[in-house]
Amino acid sequence: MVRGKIQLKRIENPVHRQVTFCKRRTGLLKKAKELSVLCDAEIGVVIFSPQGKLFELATKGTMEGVIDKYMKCTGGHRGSSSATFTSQEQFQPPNLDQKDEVNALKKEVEMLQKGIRYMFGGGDGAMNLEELLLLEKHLEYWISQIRSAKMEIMLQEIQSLRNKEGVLKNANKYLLDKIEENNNSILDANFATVETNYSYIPLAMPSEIFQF
Amino acid sequence: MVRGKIQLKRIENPVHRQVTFCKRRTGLLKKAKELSVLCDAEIGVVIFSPQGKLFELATKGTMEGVIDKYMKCTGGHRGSSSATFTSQEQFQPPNLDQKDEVNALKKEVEMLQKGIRYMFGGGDGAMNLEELLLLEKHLEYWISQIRSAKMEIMLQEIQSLRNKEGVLKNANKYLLDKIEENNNSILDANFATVETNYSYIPLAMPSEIFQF
DNA sequence: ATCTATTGATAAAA
DNA sequence: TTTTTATCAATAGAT
Repeated sequence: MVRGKIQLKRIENPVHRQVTFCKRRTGLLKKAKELSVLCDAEIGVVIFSPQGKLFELATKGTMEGVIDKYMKCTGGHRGSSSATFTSQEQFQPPNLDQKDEVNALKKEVEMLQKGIRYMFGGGDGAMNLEELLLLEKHLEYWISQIRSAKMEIMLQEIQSLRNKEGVLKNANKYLLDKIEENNNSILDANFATVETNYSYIPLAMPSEIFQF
Repeated sequence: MVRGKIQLKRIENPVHRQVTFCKRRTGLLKKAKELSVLCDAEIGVVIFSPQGKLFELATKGTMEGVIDKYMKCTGGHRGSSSATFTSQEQFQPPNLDQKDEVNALKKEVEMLQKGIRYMFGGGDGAMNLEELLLLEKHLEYWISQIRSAKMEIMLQEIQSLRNKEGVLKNANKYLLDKIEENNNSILDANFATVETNYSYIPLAMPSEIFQF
């Protein structure tokens, strides 16, 4: 998208194609991650390079989970087994991304477990600075999630209360009209009675007014 | 990416979230398509909206094909849902264990996070306002504890560094004195030599100076 | 890998 | 939703 619009066709130069693949792959996975976080969506992305190397991303759980969910959504007509993948299934070199992922997840698990021990053990100072920083980051993320949920509930509550307010105002207006009406009747019937007496007001009010 | 940098967190306003979901979903699928065309890659994207609605894209064939290929690459174990894959498992990709490990760890992380929510909130994930407030309070307390620990560690670090600084300054002073002393000796022995020559300096220095 | 000039994507508003 | 607009983000080409 730079220095000359791109053409939406296969890049012929293999070097350019490889570089672009690398950059755009990163960008695509980033976008997927962002969409998932921003909009609370579960997303699975699978990318096969022309050489058959696999790149994947699964937000909110595993790719297996995404596939299962997908199957359920589409009616899960599997078992075709047709596939007939007799052709090239190149050798896949040790995937560094996966190694990194394993290590990152191991660290996260360890950190979480340590954090739990730390919290429930009253804090024995077993965590080092790096671990504490990481845990703090995670907790802040969790708190932000909780605040989002809280905020949404409160906004719904506010909306609900506003609706109720409107209904009550209408009911109120209705009652006032009735009182006015009744008073007038009383005045008509008895000029000497100026004082309002609410016990005389008929309370026939449409019940649906009180349905919230 | 507009009118104010976005924050990488769930969008609280449901209307904004829905609009953003729609736009970014379109954008993501477009990017995937572009990457596929430009770099000749096979890509599958599956998106579930928070309401569980499915959006998908498969370049170069069907999603079924992508899933089959994915299974082959990861040594997919059937069993999770349908599938009943019958074709020959001629070879196993070398990273089967790693894949399993990633999934196991991901699940463990999820479990731990759920556990923490459960422990603090006493809820089941679908938490009400009171539970969320309580959880928020707990997490804030936890964070404050962590920050205290972090601060203490940092203060200790600072103190340690100050001590080291003092020791180094002393060592420095000692060395300077030695140089001075040595130069004087040299000058005494040979008035013609004015130039300093550090190789002449005897480095007999109390070793405890370097004990931090 | 890193650096920029440009194009592309998109948040907010309508 | 879709369009418009004002900005921010992604990235092609060069280094």
